Amino acid sequence: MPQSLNSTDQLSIGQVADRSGIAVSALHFYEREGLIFSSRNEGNQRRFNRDVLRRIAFIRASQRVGVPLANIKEALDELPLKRTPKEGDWAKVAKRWHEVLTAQIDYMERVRDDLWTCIGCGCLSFQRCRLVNPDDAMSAEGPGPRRLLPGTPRPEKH
Amino acid sequence: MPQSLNSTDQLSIGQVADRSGIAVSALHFYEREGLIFSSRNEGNQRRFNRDVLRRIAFIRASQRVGVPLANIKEALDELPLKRTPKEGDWAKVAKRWHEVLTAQIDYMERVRDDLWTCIGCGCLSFQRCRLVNPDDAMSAEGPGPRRLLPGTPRPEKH
DNA sequence: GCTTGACCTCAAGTTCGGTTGAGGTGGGAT
DNA sequence: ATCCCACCTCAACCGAACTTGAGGTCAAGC
Repeated sequence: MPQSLNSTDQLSIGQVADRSGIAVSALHFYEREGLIFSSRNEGNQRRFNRDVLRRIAFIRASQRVGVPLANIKEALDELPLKRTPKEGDWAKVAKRWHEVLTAQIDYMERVRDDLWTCIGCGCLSFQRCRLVNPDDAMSAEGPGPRRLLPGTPRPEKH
Repeated sequence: MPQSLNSTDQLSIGQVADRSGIAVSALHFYEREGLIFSSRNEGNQRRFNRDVLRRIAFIRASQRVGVPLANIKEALDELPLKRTPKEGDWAKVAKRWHEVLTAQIDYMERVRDDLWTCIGCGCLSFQRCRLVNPDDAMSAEGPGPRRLLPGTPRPEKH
């Protein structure tokens, strides 16, 4: 399969993998999870629209700052399905992310500074210090790894 | 077992769980992983030194900002084993964390702002944008969830 | 004397974010 | 004709960070 001469403007999965640096297996996974989409050619091979690269860039950037895939999917679900997203569509998504990240950054700064001063003052305890306290959104989260920006809580156990 | 009248200054696992908000099962797990320690009483029950609460506070605060347990353990391993850690011991640990968190905060700010401006300018692509590029430390990390502050890289596959 | 509650151990299950591998298709180059 | 390569599917596995459950001990309280 010659890599350059596919008549349409679509990309094979290998090309997407090369250009994005994401493993083919991960692209399969993202598609299964509904984060990216593709059509198929005559031979049942995936063909990706070029804008998938933007999606992937967004996915990876979001992961790097601790956002779980489920939340990334929610954000991407805001993009139009029928047509290729335009600047304005992305801008809305980006605006939301900007707020979320700012909140998390503020939180991290608080932890960083509290850790510093609380250890200095010797109050690193549960009674007095706001560092780790009942507003801890991560307590009571069930199994699985703890992560930042947990987004929507897990369904209550019945 | 009366909760208040244990003659020594040690805490049962239930008391630690109550005071810290961490499940007993998680405390077992942390002990297995070497993040906390205990001695045993005559009846083989765990007895925790009071400073375990500080350790746990540190663990949870670190987790909330995305540090994996393995790295937290490394940090805690700097504390003296033989005696109860003092201010100065904790201060060293806190100083290191301060640097690490500051770096991560800077990184998050960059991502936040790049996401904002790159989406504005339409360059959210792999070719031109520093948002997601080969210096991406998380590419080629193998299975398991992606996390912040990955610390020491995984051993190379043979 | 029996139940209740807190504790113990050890094995197995769970979620997330993928990877690995087995087995199969289809096309281009030698 | 045969080889290789890129692609396909589906099932199983991995690591992190726990939880859940089965089965057992021990002391206190009714």
